[in-house]
Amino acid sequence: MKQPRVESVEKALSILEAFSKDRPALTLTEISVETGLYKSNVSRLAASLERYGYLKRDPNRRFRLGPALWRLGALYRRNFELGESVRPVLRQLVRETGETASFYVPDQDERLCLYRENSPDPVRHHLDEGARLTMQSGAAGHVLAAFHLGDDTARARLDADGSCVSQGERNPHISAVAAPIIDATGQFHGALAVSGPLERLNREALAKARAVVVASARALSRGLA
Amino acid sequence: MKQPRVESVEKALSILEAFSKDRPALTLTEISVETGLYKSNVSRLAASLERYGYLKRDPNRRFRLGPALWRLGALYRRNFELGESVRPVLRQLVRETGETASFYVPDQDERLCLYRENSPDPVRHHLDEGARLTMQSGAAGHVLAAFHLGDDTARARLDADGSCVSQGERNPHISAVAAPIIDATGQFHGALAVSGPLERLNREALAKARAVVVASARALSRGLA
DNA sequence: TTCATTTGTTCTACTCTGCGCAACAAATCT
DNA sequence: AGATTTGTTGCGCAGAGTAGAACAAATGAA
Repeated sequence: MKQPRVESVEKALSILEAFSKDRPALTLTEISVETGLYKSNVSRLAASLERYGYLKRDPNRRFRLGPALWRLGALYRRNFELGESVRPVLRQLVRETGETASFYVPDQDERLCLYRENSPDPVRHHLDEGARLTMQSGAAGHVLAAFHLGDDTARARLDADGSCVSQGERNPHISAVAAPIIDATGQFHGALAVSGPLERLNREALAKARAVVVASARALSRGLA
Repeated sequence: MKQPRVESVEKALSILEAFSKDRPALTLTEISVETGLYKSNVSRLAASLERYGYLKRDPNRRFRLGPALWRLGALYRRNFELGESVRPVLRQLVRETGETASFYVPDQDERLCLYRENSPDPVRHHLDEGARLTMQSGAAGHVLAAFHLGDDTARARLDADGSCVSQGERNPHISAVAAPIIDATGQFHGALAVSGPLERLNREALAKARAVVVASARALSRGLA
Protein backbone atom coordinates (compact mmCIF):
# COMPACT_ATOMS: atom_id res chain seq x y z
CA MET A 1 0.00 0.00 0.00
CA LYS A 2 1.08 3.52 -0.74
CA GLN A 3 0.92 6.21 1.87
CA PRO A 4 -1.94 8.43 0.81
CA ARG A 5 -1.28 12.09 0.44
CA VAL A 6 -2.53 15.11 -1.40
CA GLU A 7 0.28 16.98 -2.99
CA SER A 8 -1.22 20.42 -3.36
CA VAL A 9 -2.35 20.38 0.24
CA GLU A 10 1.13 19.57 1.44
CA LYS A 11 2.52 22.31 -0.74
CA ALA A 12 0.07 24.75 0.76
CA LEU A 13 1.00 23.71 4.27
CA SER A 14 4.67 24.02 3.49
CA ILE A 15 3.99 27.63 2.62
CA LEU A 16 2.80 28.20 6.16
CA GLU A 17 5.90 26.44 7.48
CA ALA A 18 8.04 28.99 5.69
CA PHE A 19 7.15 31.59 8.29
CA SER A 20 9.07 31.84 11.51
CA LYS A 21 9.80 34.09 14.40
CA ASP A 22 12.56 35.76 12.43
CA ARG A 23 10.59 35.89 9.22
CA PRO A 24 7.06 36.85 10.10
CA ALA A 25 6.37 38.52 6.76
CA LEU A 26 7.35 37.16 3.37
CA THR A 27 6.98 38.30 -0.20
CA LEU A 28 5.75 35.97 -2.87
CA THR A 29 9.23 35.41 -4.24
CA GLU A 30 10.63 34.75 -0.80
CA ILE A 31 8.02 32.07 -0.25
CA SER A 32 8.77 30.70 -3.70
CA VAL A 33 12.46 30.42 -2.91
CA GLU A 34 11.88 29.05 0.57
CA THR A 35 9.51 26.33 -0.56
CA GLY A 36 10.98 25.62 -3.95
CA LEU A 37 7.61 26.12 -5.58
CA TYR A 38 6.93 28.17 -8.67
CA LYS A 39 5.72 31.66 -8.08
CA SER A 40 2.54 31.15 -10.02
CA ASN A 41 1.89 28.09 -7.95
CA VAL A 42 2.52 29.86 -4.68
CA SER A 43 0.27 32.66 -5.81
CA ARG A 44 -2.65 30.30 -6.33
CA LEU A 45 -2.08 28.24 -3.22
CA ALA A 46 -1.72 31.41 -1.18
CA ALA A 47 -4.99 32.71 -2.58
CA SER A 48 -6.80 29.74 -1.13
CA LEU A 49 -4.99 30.04 2.17
CA GLU A 50 -5.90 33.69 2.29
CA ARG A 51 -9.58 32.96 1.64
CA TYR A 52 -9.71 30.84 4.70
CA GLY A 53 -7.81 33.32 6.84
CA TYR A 54 -4.63 31.29 7.13
CA LEU A 55 -2.68 34.02 5.43
CA LYS A 56 -3.29 37.69 5.06
CA ARG A 57 -1.51 40.43 3.22
CA ASP A 58 -0.23 43.46 5.01
CA PRO A 59 -0.36 47.00 3.59
CA ASN A 60 2.80 46.44 1.51
CA ARG A 61 1.28 43.28 0.10
CA ARG A 62 3.58 41.00 1.97
CA PHE A 63 2.19 37.78 3.32
CA ARG A 64 1.68 37.15 6.99
CA LEU A 65 0.10 34.33 8.90
CA GLY A 66 -3.61 34.83 9.38
CA PRO A 67 -5.97 34.91 12.33
CA ALA A 68 -7.55 31.54 11.52
CA LEU A 69 -4.38 29.91 12.78
CA TRP A 70 -4.68 31.56 16.11
CA ARG A 71 -8.33 30.69 16.38
CA LEU A 72 -7.73 27.00 15.64
CA GLY A 73 -4.60 27.01 17.76
CA ALA A 74 -6.65 28.18 20.70
CA LEU A 75 -9.10 25.36 19.99
CA TYR A 76 -6.25 22.89 19.93
CA ARG A 77 -4.95 24.01 23.26
CA ARG A 78 -8.39 23.79 24.75
CA ASN A 79 -8.43 20.09 23.90
CA PHE A 80 -5.92 19.71 26.61
CA GLU A 81 -8.26 20.20 29.49
CA LEU A 82 -4.73 20.20 30.83
CA GLY A 83 -4.41 23.93 30.27
CA GLU A 84 -6.48 24.75 33.30
CA SER A 85 -4.51 22.34 35.44
CA VAL A 86 -1.05 22.82 33.99
CA ARG A 87 -0.73 26.55 34.55
CA PRO A 88 -1.14 26.43 38.32
CA VAL A 89 1.33 23.57 38.48
CA LEU A 90 3.86 25.57 36.48
CA ARG A 91 3.41 28.57 38.72
CA GLN A 92 3.84 26.38 41.76
CA LEU A 93 7.05 24.98 40.28
CA VAL A 94 8.38 28.47 39.67
CA ARG A 95 7.59 29.37 43.25
CA GLU A 96 9.26 26.28 44.65
CA THR A 97 12.38 26.31 42.49
CA GLY A 98 12.75 29.95 41.51
CA GLU A 99 13.42 28.76 37.95
CA THR A 100 11.44 28.70 34.72
CA ALA A 101 8.87 25.94 34.32
CA SER A 102 7.48 24.63 31.03
CA PHE A 103 5.23 22.01 29.54
CA TYR A 104 6.22 20.36 26.25
CA VAL A 105 4.19 18.24 23.85
CA PRO A 106 5.31 16.30 20.77
CA ASP A 107 4.86 18.03 17.42
CA GLN A 108 5.92 15.73 14.60
CA ASP A 109 9.47 14.75 15.39
CA GLU A 110 10.10 17.85 17.41
CA ARG A 111 8.82 19.23 20.67
CA LEU A 112 6.60 22.21 21.21
CA CYS A 113 6.53 24.50 24.21
CA LEU A 114 2.81 24.54 24.98
CA TYR A 115 2.81 26.37 28.29
CA ARG A 116 5.48 28.28 30.13
CA GLU A 117 5.85 30.27 33.31
CA ASN A 118 9.05 32.24 33.55
CA SER A 119 11.25 32.61 36.56
CA PRO A 120 11.02 35.98 38.29
CA ASP A 121 14.80 36.13 38.23
CA PRO A 122 16.16 38.51 35.59
CA VAL A 123 18.79 35.92 34.71
CA ARG A 124 16.68 33.08 33.45
CA HIS A 125 16.16 30.66 30.67
CA HIS A 126 13.85 32.47 28.34
CA LEU A 127 11.74 30.86 25.62
CA ASP A 128 8.36 31.63 24.11
CA GLU A 129 5.23 29.55 24.20
CA GLY A 130 4.82 28.09 20.73
CA ALA A 131 8.58 27.66 20.24
CA ARG A 132 9.74 24.38 18.75
CA LEU A 133 12.89 22.55 19.74
CA THR A 134 14.48 19.30 18.84
CA MET A 135 13.62 16.09 20.64
CA GLN A 136 17.22 14.95 20.34
CA SER A 137 18.54 16.88 23.30
CA GLY A 138 17.60 18.44 26.57
CA ALA A 139 15.90 16.79 29.51
CA ALA A 140 12.38 17.30 28.15
CA GLY A 141 13.59 16.20 24.74
CA HIS A 142 14.69 12.83 26.07
CA VAL A 143 11.46 12.31 27.95
CA LEU A 144 9.45 13.01 24.80
CA ALA A 145 11.70 10.86 22.62
CA ALA A 146 11.37 7.99 25.07
CA PHE A 147 7.63 8.10 25.60
CA HIS A 148 6.36 9.48 22.32
CA LEU A 149 8.77 8.00 19.81
CA GLY A 150 9.62 5.00 21.93
CA ASP A 151 13.30 5.72 21.37
CA ASP A 152 15.40 3.21 23.32
CA THR A 153 18.51 5.33 23.58
CA ALA A 154 16.46 8.07 25.16
CA ARG A 155 14.69 5.60 27.40
CA ALA A 156 18.05 4.46 28.72
CA ARG A 157 18.78 7.97 29.89
CA LEU A 158 15.68 8.07 32.04
CA ASP A 159 15.47 7.45 35.74
CA ALA A 160 13.20 4.70 37.06
CA ASP A 161 10.51 7.30 37.73
CA GLY A 162 10.72 8.47 34.10
CA SER A 163 12.48 11.71 34.95
CA CYS A 164 15.59 13.00 33.25
CA VAL A 165 18.15 15.71 33.85
CA SER A 166 20.46 17.52 31.45
CA GLN A 167 23.33 19.90 31.99
CA GLY A 168 24.52 22.18 29.23
CA GLU A 169 23.29 19.79 26.62
CA ARG A 170 21.10 21.67 24.19
CA ASN A 171 22.48 24.99 25.37
CA PRO A 172 25.83 24.98 27.17
CA HIS A 173 24.61 27.35 29.86
CA ILE A 174 21.38 25.66 30.74
CA SER A 175 20.50 22.70 32.87
CA ALA A 176 17.09 21.18 33.26
CA VAL A 177 15.01 18.40 34.71
CA ALA A 178 11.88 16.89 33.18
CA ALA A 179 9.23 14.28 33.92
CA PRO A 180 6.46 12.68 31.86
CA ILE A 181 2.72 13.22 32.17
CA ILE A 182 0.83 9.97 31.69
CA ASP A 183 -2.86 9.55 32.43
CA ALA A 184 -4.66 6.60 33.99
CA THR A 185 -5.14 4.91 30.60
CA GLY A 186 -1.40 4.98 29.95
CA GLN A 187 -1.73 7.75 27.37
CA PHE A 188 1.32 10.00 27.19
CA HIS A 189 0.56 13.72 27.11
CA GLY A 190 3.83 15.59 27.43
CA ALA A 191 6.68 16.57 29.68
CA LEU A 192 6.88 18.91 32.61
CA ALA A 193 10.22 20.66 32.94
CA VAL A 194 12.15 23.12 35.03
CA SER A 195 15.16 24.84 33.53
CA GLY A 196 17.63 27.52 34.46
CA PRO A 197 21.19 28.80 34.19
CA LEU A 198 23.78 26.10 34.81
CA GLU A 199 25.52 28.17 37.46
CA ARG A 200 22.47 28.42 39.63
CA LEU A 201 20.85 25.12 38.76
CA ASN A 202 23.85 22.99 39.72
CA ARG A 203 23.96 19.33 40.71
CA GLU A 204 22.54 19.99 44.12
CA ALA A 205 19.78 22.33 43.02
CA LEU A 206 18.94 19.96 40.17
CA ALA A 207 18.47 17.06 42.53
CA LYS A 208 16.12 19.11 44.64
CA ALA A 209 14.28 20.33 41.56
CA ARG A 210 13.95 16.78 40.28
CA ALA A 211 12.03 15.73 43.35
CA VAL A 212 9.68 18.68 42.97
CA VAL A 213 9.15 18.13 39.25
CA VAL A 214 8.51 14.42 39.66
CA ALA A 215 6.01 15.07 42.43
CA SER A 216 4.22 17.71 40.36
CA ALA A 217 4.14 15.46 37.32
CA ARG A 218 2.63 12.66 39.41
CA ALA A 219 -0.02 14.98 40.79
CA LEU A 220 -0.83 16.30 37.34
CA SER A 221 -0.96 12.81 35.88
CA ARG A 222 -3.41 11.73 38.53
CA GLY A 223 -5.49 14.81 37.86
CA LEU A 224 -6.35 13.57 34.37
CA ALA A 225 -9.58 11.59 34.70
CA MET B 1 -10.14 37.17 -14.76
CA LYS B 2 -11.02 34.23 -12.63
CA GLN B 3 -10.30 34.17 -8.92
CA PRO B 4 -7.47 31.72 -8.50
CA ARG B 5 -8.00 28.92 -6.06
CA VAL B 6 -6.84 25.42 -5.35
CA GLU B 7 -9.73 23.15 -4.71
CA SER B 8 -8.08 20.39 -2.75
CA VAL B 9 -6.42 22.91 -0.48
CA GLU B 10 -9.72 24.54 0.30
CA LYS B 11 -11.25 21.18 0.96
CA ALA B 12 -8.47 20.39 3.37
CA LEU B 13 -8.91 23.68 5.17
CA SER B 14 -12.64 23.13 5.41
CA ILE B 15 -11.86 19.95 7.29
CA LEU B 16 -10.10 22.00 9.93
CA GLU B 17 -13.06 24.37 10.06
CA ALA B 18 -15.30 21.45 10.98
CA PHE B 19 -13.85 21.44 14.47
CA SER B 20 -15.25 23.69 17.13
CA LYS B 21 -15.36 24.23 20.84
CA ASP B 22 -18.29 21.84 21.10
CA ARG B 23 -16.84 19.32 18.70
CA PRO B 24 -13.13 19.05 19.43
CA ALA B 25 -12.86 15.46 18.23
CA LEU B 26 -14.44 14.06 15.09
CA THR B 27 -14.54 10.68 13.42
CA LEU B 28 -13.89 10.32 9.75
CA THR B 29 -17.57 9.94 8.95
CA GLU B 30 -18.46 12.98 11.02
CA ILE B 31 -15.98 15.06 9.09
CA SER B 32 -17.33 13.59 5.88
CA VAL B 33 -20.87 14.61 6.79
CA GLU B 34 -19.85 18.01 8.10
CA THR B 35 -17.88 18.95 5.01
CA GLY B 36 -19.89 17.08 2.42
CA LEU B 37 -16.76 15.36 1.14
CA TYR B 38 -16.45 11.68 0.39
CA LYS B 39 -14.93 9.59 3.09
CA SER B 40 -12.14 8.36 0.89
CA ASN B 41 -11.37 11.93 0.05
CA VAL B 42 -11.37 13.08 3.65
CA SER B 43 -9.13 10.18 4.50
CA ARG B 44 -6.49 11.27 2.04
CA LEU B 45 -6.71 14.96 2.80
CA ALA B 46 -6.56 14.22 6.51
CA ALA B 47 -3.46 12.11 6.00
CA SER B 48 -1.64 15.12 4.60
CA LEU B 49 -2.91 17.39 7.34
CA GLU B 50 -1.75 14.86 9.87
CA ARG B 51 1.71 14.66 8.34
CA TYR B 52 2.18 18.32 8.93
CA GLY B 53 0.78 18.22 12.44
CA TYR B 54 -2.43 20.06 11.68
CA LEU B 55 -4.43 17.07 12.74
CA LYS B 56 -3.67 14.20 15.04
CA ARG B 57 -5.53 11.10 16.02
CA ASP B 58 -6.33 10.36 19.59
CA PRO B 59 -6.19 6.86 21.13
CA ASN B 60 -9.66 5.99 19.79
CA ARG B 61 -8.55 7.04 16.30
CA ARG B 62 -10.69 10.13 16.30
CA PHE B 63 -9.32 13.24 14.73
CA ARG B 64 -8.31 16.26 16.70
CA LEU B 65 -6.64 19.50 15.77
CA GLY B 66 -2.87 19.26 15.89
CA PRO B 67 -0.06 21.15 17.60
CA ALA B 68 1.13 22.83 14.41
CA LEU B 69 -1.91 25.06 14.60
CA TRP B 70 -0.99 26.28 18.01
CA ARG B 71 2.60 26.84 17.00
CA LEU B 72 1.64 28.92 13.98
CA GLY B 73 -1.12 30.64 15.89
CA ALA B 74 1.44 31.78 18.43
CA LEU B 75 3.56 33.10 15.58
CA TYR B 76 0.59 34.94 14.19
CA ARG B 77 -0.10 36.62 17.46
CA ARG B 78 3.49 37.63 17.81
CA ASN B 79 3.18 39.57 14.58
CA PHE B 80 1.12 42.01 16.50
CA GLU B 81 3.91 43.62 18.39
CA LEU B 82 0.67 44.72 19.93
CA GLY B 83 0.54 41.73 22.24
CA GLU B 84 3.11 43.14 24.58
CA SER B 85 1.40 46.49 24.66
CA VAL B 86 -2.20 45.39 24.57
CA ARG B 87 -2.20 43.21 27.66
CA PRO B 88 -1.17 45.95 30.08
CA VAL B 89 -3.75 48.26 28.56
CA LEU B 90 -6.46 45.63 29.03
CA ARG B 91 -5.44 45.08 32.61
CA GLN B 92 -5.50 48.83 33.21
CA LEU B 93 -8.99 48.99 31.72
CA VAL B 94 -10.18 46.22 34.01
CA ARG B 95 -8.75 48.07 36.96
CA GLU B 96 -10.35 51.37 35.98
CA THR B 97 -13.78 50.04 35.03
CA GLY B 98 -14.08 46.84 37.01
CA GLU B 99 -15.40 45.16 33.86
CA THR B 100 -13.99 42.76 31.31
CA ALA B 101 -11.72 44.21 28.62
CA SER B 102 -10.98 42.67 25.21
CA PHE B 103 -9.19 43.28 21.97
CA TYR B 104 -10.82 42.15 18.73
CA VAL B 105 -9.38 41.76 15.24
CA PRO B 106 -11.11 41.01 11.96
CA ASP B 107 -11.09 37.37 10.81
CA GLN B 108 -12.72 37.02 7.43
CA ASP B 109 -16.17 38.56 7.82
CA GLU B 110 -16.24 37.89 11.53
CA ARG B 111 -14.36 39.15 14.54
CA LEU B 112 -11.90 37.28 16.66
CA CYS B 113 -11.17 37.82 20.32
CA LEU B 114 -7.40 38.08 20.29
CA TYR B 115 -6.73 39.15 23.86
CA ARG B 116 -8.93 39.32 26.89
CA GLU B 117 -8.65 40.23 30.54
CA ASN B 118 -11.62 39.27 32.62
CA SER B 119 -13.26 41.34 35.30
CA PRO B 120 -12.52 40.20 38.85
CA ASP B 121 -16.26 40.34 39.54
CA PRO B 122 -17.89 36.89 39.63
CA VAL B 123 -20.79 38.28 37.63
CA ARG B 124 -19.13 39.19 34.40
CA HIS B 125 -19.20 38.85 30.69
CA HIS B 126 -17.20 35.73 30.00
CA LEU B 127 -15.68 34.78 26.66
CA ASP B 128 -12.57 32.93 25.61
CA GLU B 129 -9.61 34.18 23.70
CA GLY B 130 -9.87 32.72 20.23
CA ALA B 131 -13.67 32.94 20.19
CA ARG B 132 -15.25 34.24 17.04
CA LEU B 133 -18.32 36.46 16.92
CA THR B 134 -20.27 38.23 14.24
CA MET B 135 -19.33 41.69 13.05
CA GLN B 136 -22.98 42.57 12.63
CA SER B 137 -23.67 43.41 16.23
CA GLY B 138 -22.10 44.57 19.44
CA ALA B 139 -20.05 47.69 19.99
CA ALA B 140 -16.78 46.11 18.84
CA GLY B 141 -18.60 44.53 15.93
CA HIS B 142 -19.69 47.91 14.62
CA VAL B 143 -16.23 49.38 15.01
CA LEU B 144 -14.73 46.50 13.03
CA ALA B 145 -17.44 46.62 10.38
CA ALA B 146 -16.90 50.33 9.95
CA PHE B 147 -13.14 50.34 9.78
CA HIS B 148 -12.34 46.95 8.32
CA LEU B 149 -15.21 46.37 5.95
CA GLY B 150 -15.92 50.05 5.40
CA ASP B 151 -19.57 49.43 6.13
CA ASP B 152 -21.47 52.71 5.98
CA THR B 153 -24.35 51.65 8.20
CA ALA B 154 -21.89 50.71 10.89
CA ARG B 155 -19.94 53.90 10.37
CA ALA B 156 -23.10 55.89 10.99
CA ARG B 157 -23.40 54.32 14.43
CA LEU B 158 -19.99 55.56 15.48
CA ASP B 159 -19.21 58.60 17.50
CA ALA B 160 -16.95 61.31 16.07
CA ASP B 161 -14.01 59.77 17.94
CA GLY B 162 -14.72 56.38 16.35
CA SER B 163 -16.10 54.85 19.51
CA CYS B 164 -19.38 52.97 19.78
CA VAL B 165 -21.62 51.70 22.54
CA SER B 166 -24.16 48.91 22.55
CA GLN B 167 -26.74 47.84 25.09
CA GLY B 168 -28.25 44.39 25.03
CA GLU B 169 -27.58 44.10 21.36
CA ARG B 170 -25.72 40.89 20.70
CA ASN B 171 -26.67 39.52 24.09
CA PRO B 172 -29.68 41.07 25.87
CA HIS B 173 -27.87 41.25 29.19
CA ILE B 174 -24.65 42.81 28.05
CA SER B 175 -23.62 46.32 27.25
CA ALA B 176 -20.30 47.40 25.86
CA VAL B 177 -18.20 50.23 24.52
CA ALA B 178 -15.48 49.93 21.90
CA ALA B 179 -12.93 52.11 20.11
CA PRO B 180 -10.66 51.52 17.11
CA ILE B 181 -6.88 51.09 17.10
CA ILE B 182 -5.33 52.89 14.14
CA ASP B 183 -1.63 53.43 13.77
CA ALA B 184 0.23 56.47 12.43
CA THR B 185 0.04 55.20 8.85
CA GLY B 186 -3.73 54.95 9.07
CA GLN B 187 -3.66 51.16 9.22
CA PHE B 188 -6.54 49.70 11.20
CA HIS B 189 -5.56 46.98 13.66
CA GLY B 190 -8.60 46.14 15.73
CA ALA B 191 -10.97 47.28 18.44
CA LEU B 192 -10.52 47.74 22.14
CA ALA B 193 -13.64 47.02 24.15
CA VAL B 194 -15.03 46.93 27.65
CA SER B 195 -18.12 44.88 28.33
CA GLY B 196 -20.21 43.87 31.29
CA PRO B 197 -23.68 43.07 32.59
CA LEU B 198 -26.30 45.59 31.52
CA GLU B 199 -27.43 46.16 35.08
CA ARG B 200 -24.04 47.30 36.25
CA LEU B 201 -22.82 48.88 33.04
CA ASN B 202 -25.76 51.26 32.66
CA ARG B 203 -25.96 54.52 30.74
CA GLU B 204 -23.95 56.38 33.31
CA ALA B 205 -21.25 53.76 33.77
CA LEU B 206 -21.04 53.31 30.00
CA ALA B 207 -20.41 57.00 29.47
CA LYS B 208 -17.60 56.87 31.97
CA ALA B 209 -16.20 53.71 30.45
CA ARG B 210 -16.34 55.22 26.98
CA ALA B 211 -14.01 58.00 28.02
CA VAL B 212 -11.57 55.51 29.48
CA VAL B 213 -11.68 53.20 26.48
CA VAL B 214 -11.23 56.03 23.99
CA ALA B 215 -8.27 57.36 25.95
CA SER B 216 -6.67 53.92 26.13
CA ALA B 217 -7.24 53.30 22.44
CA ARG B 218 -5.60 56.63 21.63
CA ALA B 219 -2.62 55.80 23.78
CA LEU B 220 -2.31 52.36 22.25
CA SER B 221 -2.67 53.75 18.74
CA ARG B 222 0.11 56.22 19.37
CA GLY B 223 2.24 53.44 20.79
CA LEU B 224 2.44 51.76 17.37
CA ALA B 225 5.48 53.19 15.63
C1' DT C 1 -19.16 -17.43 20.39
C1' DT C 2 -21.27 -15.80 15.71
C1' DC C 3 -23.60 -12.61 12.81
C1' DA C 4 -24.89 -7.84 11.63
C1' DT C 5 -23.66 -3.16 11.28
C1' DT C 6 -20.94 0.52 11.31
C1' DT C 7 -16.53 2.72 10.33
C1' DG C 8 -12.37 3.26 7.85
C1' DT C 9 -9.01 2.00 4.10
C1' DT C 10 -7.62 0.55 -0.50
C1' DC C 11 -8.23 0.14 -5.39
C1' DT C 12 -9.24 1.68 -10.10
C1' DA C 13 -10.62 4.47 -14.09
C1' DC C 14 -11.89 8.80 -15.73
C1' DT C 15 -11.87 13.63 -15.58
C1' DC C 16 -10.64 17.90 -14.77
C1' DT C 17 -7.52 20.22 -11.64
C1' DG C 18 -3.27 21.85 -10.77
C1' DC C 19 1.12 22.49 -12.82
C1' DG C 20 5.12 24.60 -15.33
C1' DC C 21 6.29 27.95 -18.08
C1' DA C 22 6.11 32.01 -20.70
C1' DA C 23 4.12 36.20 -21.69
C1' DC C 24 2.27 40.12 -19.48
C1' DA C 25 1.49 43.85 -16.07
C1' DA C 26 2.85 46.56 -12.14
C1' DA C 27 5.72 48.35 -9.00
C1' DT C 28 10.43 49.85 -7.64
C1' DC C 29 14.92 51.42 -8.44
C1' DT C 30 18.65 54.27 -11.15
C1' DA D 1 12.56 58.33 -18.58
C1' DG D 2 14.51 53.23 -18.93
C1' DA D 3 15.89 49.06 -16.39
C1' DT D 4 14.98 45.56 -13.09
C1' DT D 5 12.50 43.24 -9.94
C1' DT D 6 7.98 41.42 -8.32
C1' DG D 7 3.48 39.66 -8.97
C1' DT D 8 -0.48 38.07 -12.08
C1' DT D 9 -2.69 35.76 -15.97
C1' DG D 10 -3.28 32.47 -19.91
C1' DC D 11 -2.68 28.04 -21.86
C1' DG D 12 -2.04 23.15 -22.88
C1' DC D 13 -0.57 18.81 -21.12
C1' DA D 14 0.30 15.41 -17.53
C1' DG D 15 -1.10 13.35 -13.96
C1' DA D 16 -3.13 14.43 -9.45
C1' DG D 17 -7.37 14.09 -7.25
C1' DT D 18 -11.93 12.45 -7.21
C1' DA D 19 -16.05 9.34 -6.94
C1' DG D 20 -17.51 5.11 -6.25
C1' DA D 21 -17.28 0.50 -5.02
C1' DA D 22 -15.12 -3.28 -3.01
C1' DC D 23 -12.71 -4.67 0.87
C1' DA D 24 -11.13 -4.84 5.71
C1' DA D 25 -11.49 -3.84 10.46
C1' DA D 26 -13.76 -2.59 14.44
C1' DT D 27 -17.85 -2.47 17.14
C1' DG D 28 -22.14 -4.10 18.90
C1' DA D 29 -25.95 -7.42 19.35
C1' DA D 30 -27.73 -11.77 20.35
